[in-house]
This record gives sequence, structure tokens and C-alpha cells, in this order.
Amino acid sequence: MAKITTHRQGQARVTINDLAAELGLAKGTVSRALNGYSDIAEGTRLRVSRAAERMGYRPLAQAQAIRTGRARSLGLVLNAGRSDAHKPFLTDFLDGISRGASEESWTLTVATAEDEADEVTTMTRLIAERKVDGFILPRTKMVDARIRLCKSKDVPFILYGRTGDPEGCAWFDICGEDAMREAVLRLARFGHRRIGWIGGMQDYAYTNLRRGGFLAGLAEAGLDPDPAIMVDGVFTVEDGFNAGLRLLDMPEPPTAVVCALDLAALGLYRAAARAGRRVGRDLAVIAYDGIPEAALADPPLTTFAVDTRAAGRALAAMLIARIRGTPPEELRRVVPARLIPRSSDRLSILPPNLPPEPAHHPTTPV
Amino acid sequence: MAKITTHRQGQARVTINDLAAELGLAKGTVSRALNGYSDIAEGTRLRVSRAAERMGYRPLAQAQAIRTGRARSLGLVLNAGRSDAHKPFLTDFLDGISRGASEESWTLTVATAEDEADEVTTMTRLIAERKVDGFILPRTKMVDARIRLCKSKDVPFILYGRTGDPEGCAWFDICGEDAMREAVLRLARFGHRRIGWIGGMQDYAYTNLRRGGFLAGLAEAGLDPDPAIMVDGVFTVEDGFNAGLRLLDMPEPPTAVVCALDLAALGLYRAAARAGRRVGRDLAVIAYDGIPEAALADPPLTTFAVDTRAAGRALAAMLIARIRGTPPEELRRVVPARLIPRSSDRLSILPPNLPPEPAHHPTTPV
DNA sequence: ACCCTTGCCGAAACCGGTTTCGAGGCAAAG
DNA sequence: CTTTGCCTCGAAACCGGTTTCGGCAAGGGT
Repeated sequence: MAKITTHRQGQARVTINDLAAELGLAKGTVSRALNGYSDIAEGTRLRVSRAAERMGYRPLAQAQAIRTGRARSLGLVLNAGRSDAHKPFLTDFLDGISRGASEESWTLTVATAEDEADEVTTMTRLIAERKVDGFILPRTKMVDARIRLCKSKDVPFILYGRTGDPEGCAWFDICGEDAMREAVLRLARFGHRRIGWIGGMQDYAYTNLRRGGFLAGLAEAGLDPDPAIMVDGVFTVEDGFNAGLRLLDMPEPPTAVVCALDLAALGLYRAAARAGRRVGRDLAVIAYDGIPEAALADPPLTTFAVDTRAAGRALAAMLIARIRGTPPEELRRVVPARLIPRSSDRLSILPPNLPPEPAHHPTTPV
Repeated sequence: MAKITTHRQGQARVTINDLAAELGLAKGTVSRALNGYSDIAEGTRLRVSRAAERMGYRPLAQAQAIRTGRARSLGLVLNAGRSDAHKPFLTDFLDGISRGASEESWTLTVATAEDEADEVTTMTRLIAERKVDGFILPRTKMVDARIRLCKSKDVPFILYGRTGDPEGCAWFDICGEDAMREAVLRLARFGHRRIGWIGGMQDYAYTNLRRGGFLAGLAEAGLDPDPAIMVDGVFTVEDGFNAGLRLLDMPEPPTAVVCALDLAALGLYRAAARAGRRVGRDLAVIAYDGIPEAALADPPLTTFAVDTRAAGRALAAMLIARIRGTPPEELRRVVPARLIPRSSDRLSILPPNLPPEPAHHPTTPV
């Protein structure tokens, strides 16, 4: 009987020494067999892996880590400070990451921070203790302290979003700019010629992108942008409400509004009510995010949905690849958002300056 | 100059060897000094800790783990399978745990599972690889496979909630039964004598507790429970809607309803509208959870709020204590929920069988 | 028959810590 | 002046893995 090393009292764990003893091999040989070194005979490799299976051997993650420098753990630092818009998606996001990590037998280490400085502090600690091998950075900003930190410490990372200086960055993102562009074209097809804009927080990278997509859509539709009906810096329903009031209070208010966030649109709903207008009747709205509340709004909000779970999974897989050495330039993916056509963008009462709606196009998903 | 061991190219990490060399001490001595052994002179200890501070030495978590058997990491397995009611709280919960863990320089490892069997599988993997030292088990059931697993593998755990067999269990919980009891007494004080009940999923431990609290409240108010106006097994808004319809369709419907979940109450709102009644006018409602939507409901929902962040923090601290050896019997805490009085439980139109409301008591927080 | 690869594996160093054991120094006790 | 004992620290084993290095045997070429 092989000698079993006991650790906690009563708990038996099969170590590589037990395996080696059982097989009559040196433990180094067993290790190399298990890790696919080329200097191990095929028969031996088989014998080893079978015995490992049979005895239920699982290498001790930390023991490997100390030599290889790999903890097989992905880091995620959540900013719990401000009321995050990704709150409703958090479970899906975590699920996606965790699943992507599990597939490679990696794990996910989560920490929280209350502001940007705290984020950097927390990440520094995780790096110093080598608790994680790399980071997933959600909600990237145009200039992002976390990215600078990772670069300076030479620790792998992947962005969920994009950033100002792409040098050395890998990312996965949803193509918000295409969505916004498509939103404009869709509204223009419905006859709208005065299309307003409510955009997100300035420093987030996605804000610029979506704004650019909006402008590109206008240009493509042959419409001139009017700064008077464009508001930025919105982050909450409250903000959206105020922005909506501003837009609808114009001498020549928009007949349609594109919102960079569902939350902004929800605020706009209330602003419209206050201004004596009603979304889906005489004001068309298209937004972005696909939060559950959007479906329950009255009228149901046409929006672009993001598959957060899939994003998490992709991010995990890509970060692991990055850690294993794939150059960042090969790890850049941008996938389209999916339009969910509901009724907030089809008007039942046409404003005076709108022509009758053309023949009903089948809704055009990307 | 001390020799610096480089690991990744270009990256310098201060190891305990560097520290020992710099100080002219044996590395074992340095280790003992840092860990507060009694056989180190006070002066030496000071000299060591100062040097560690100055050189920015942080012990490598995994290296410690391999000898001590402590990864200094807490495990949390989320069930992403069913649409979890704790979704809105997840950020707060994670924040609380993470903060509690950070205070002791521990970290949080998160994984997800899609069902109960998957939970056990995932936990088993984390245990086998010794990635975590213990688990936080949220949403405990009366008989819970996770608890059985932890007990059989002798790995520490703490419940967020309670369970059928308390033997060997540590827990932190919110006293939902007291809240439900108080809800009944409050409604009785307002004159209600027919108080309905909508309860949660049967197998969760909290459901029994809250139900018991409801019944205790009835007894204390001198009211007889009527099974006809009690519905259980509700978990979603949809369920709540159906349960509400059943209650309000009775020949002798309740004038007030206590809900074990805010979500159920939200469904009840819609059921009331369908049945030609209106919450806050001729139907009083008190619920439990304190989700954000409750404040936005029309009328705003009176409910019991749970400080999820504080719960997370307490759970982390208690689990660490458990791992360090505190017996489970000393780690059992139940704290009260906080009543948030809003307008859903004060009627503007009294049903025929209700006496006029007595003098307005100041709302009585626990 | 001899040399040179090549394939395969054992032995030992190593990773960065923790813990055990024992030795030296110094003070108090005999 | 020993002896005893405590305080403090060095040396080395240890934890569970990975990786380097070298040696032995078999096989191929001349």
C-alpha cells in the first residue's frame, strides 16, 4: 500500500509522491508524464495518467504555482463605489467568466474597490501576492489607471471594452458604435429627420465609440448633427430624466432619440411624460444594453442586447491565452450587439414634420 | 546590494531570501519574526518588520499555502442556474465579503454552477486543488447537499441562512421570522383581521422560518390562521401574480397580505390591479428583502431591508475565524431586519370590515 | 566492432516559504 | 567555579510540485 501523506487530521490527499511510489517511478518522471513532456515514453505516460485517474490525484494548485509562477487564477476587481450599471448583468458576467475559467481548470478571484485609486491598490496587492495571473478589466476608460498598472508591472490583462491607446492591449468588446449607427439609420428609415442623442459618462471608452456611431449614422442618412439636441454625461435614470427634459424643452425638439444606455432611456420616458409627450406615440426611442427592465417598460423599449455571459466566457478564454503567451494583437475581438425590436421606436401618432411611415421593413438584425 | 531573484523577465520580486540576506539573518529567523513567534528578540523583530516594510516584501501566498495548508482564500459558489432573487444584492454581497476578507489579507474565489449537483462538483474541485480554505454557503436549504459535502470532507464553512440540522454548522442570518411577526402585528394594529400570506420556495430554510414568524404574529394578535388565504412556493413576480389572483379571488379575501419576498409583492400589485383592487387603497401589503424596485413601486412598498453588504462582511470574518479554529457553536449570529415603512400598508379607503385606523403610532423599528 | 545519436528515465536542484531541532551565549542558581 | 536554564538564532528538513542535467541502454551508421 502506498504511503498516504495526511495533512489535516483524517484527511487524505494523494500527492505526486504517492503516485510515484505506487508506480515505482521518480516523482519528476511522473510530473513530466502528466505535463506532456516529449521525453516520456508513450506507454509510461499512459500508465501514469491512468494511475492518476484511478487514485484521484489532483495537483495542488499552489504547489505548482510556486515553481511555474502561475496561480491558474483570473483576477476581477469590481468597482462597488458607484452604483454600477452592470449590476443586473453581474451574475451572468461572473457565470461566463467562471465557466470559461473552469474549462481550463482555472479559477476566478474577485475583489472589490470603492474608487479608482482603491482599484489600483487592490490590484497591486493581488499582484504582489501573486494571487492572480492576470486581470479582466471591465468598464475601461479612455485613459485607465488599471491598464497603466498592468503594463508597468508586466502582468497580463484583457479589456472588456476598448481604450485610448491600444498599444499592448488585448480586448473583447461589443460593437456599440455599429448599434448606434444602425439605430439612427433605422429611425431615419421611419422618416425621422431630427434625431436626438443622450450619451454616457465622458471618461468611459464606450461613450466616445457610441457617440461616434451615432454621428456616423447621421452622416450616412444625410442628416446634419445638431449639438443642441445632444446631451452627454448621463449615467443614471435620474440623469436621463434631466437630459430628456432638456431635449424636449428645445424650441425644435427631436422626434426621436437614441440613448447610449437603457437607464437613460428609462429617465427619458419620465421626462416625456412630464413634457406631455409619450414614447411610442409621438416620440421614438432606441437604446442600448438590454437590461430586463427595458422589456417591462411602457411601452417596451427597443434596444440592443448584449450577451454578457458569452462576453465573460470569451474574456476568460482570451485572458488565459494571453497569459500563456499569445501576443495581445491577436487577441482583439469585437462582436455585434443584437437588436431587440420592441415598440418604443414605432410611432402611433406622427409628429407634423414626419412623413407617413414607409412600408414595414422586416426588422433588420445585424 | 542584495541579490534579487527575478521571476518573469524584468520583474523583481522581493523574496524572503533577499530580506534575510539584506539583514544578515537566516531566512527561518526572518519568517518567524514576521509571524510573531515568541523565540525572536523584540529588537530583531522590529528590525525585520521595518526592513520588510522598506523593501516592500509581501510573502507569496501560494508558497505559504503549501506548507501551512492555508490558501488564505474564501470560496463562494453561486448558483447561476435559476434566476436568483439575490441578483440585485450580488454586488453588495461580494463587496461585503471581499472587504471582510481583505481586512485579513484573504481573497475571495468565486465560481458558478447551474444546479445543485453542479455546485457540489465545483466545490469538490476547489477542495481537491486546495484553492479555498472554506466556503460561504448562501441560500441554505433545509437539507443541503453542500453542507453534507463540507462535513464529509471536513472543510470549514459558514451558512448565510440556517438549516435543518444545525449540528456542526456556523451561520449568520437575518431574522426573517421576527420581521414577519412584526409585519402581522403592525397590520393587526391597523385593524386588519384577515391577513393573507404569500411565502417562498419550500426547500429554502428561510421559507419555514418566515412562515413560522407569520403564524407566531397571528397567534400573538389573537387571530386564527386560515390556510385558504396562505400560498407558498412563490419565487418570481410571475408566481406572485398567480398567488395574488388566488388570494383575491376568495369569497372572503384578505384585507392585508404579508409577503415573504418583495418579488412576490410586486406580482401581487399586478394581481390586485387585475382584480379591481389597489394596494395602498383597499389592500395593505408588507414584504421582505428591500430590493430597490420596492421603493419605485406604486405605491412604494413597505418592506424589511437587509444590509447585504454588512452580511457579507460578517460572513467573511466569521468564516476566517472558523478556519482558524473557532468552534462552530461560537459562530452563530442572527441580526434583525430593518423595517422601511412606506405607503403600501396604510389604506386610504377602508374595506367594510375594517375599523377606522387607530391613532398613528410612530413606526416601530425593531 | 566502434562511435554517435536518440529515447527514456532517475537524481537532485529549485521555487519561496514554514517549522523543527539544536547549539551558543549569558544570567541566575547552586 | 560549575551547573542549569532561558533566550535567541542558525541550519536544515519539509511542503508538493517543476525543471535541469546527466547517465544508461538501444539503435543506426560506418
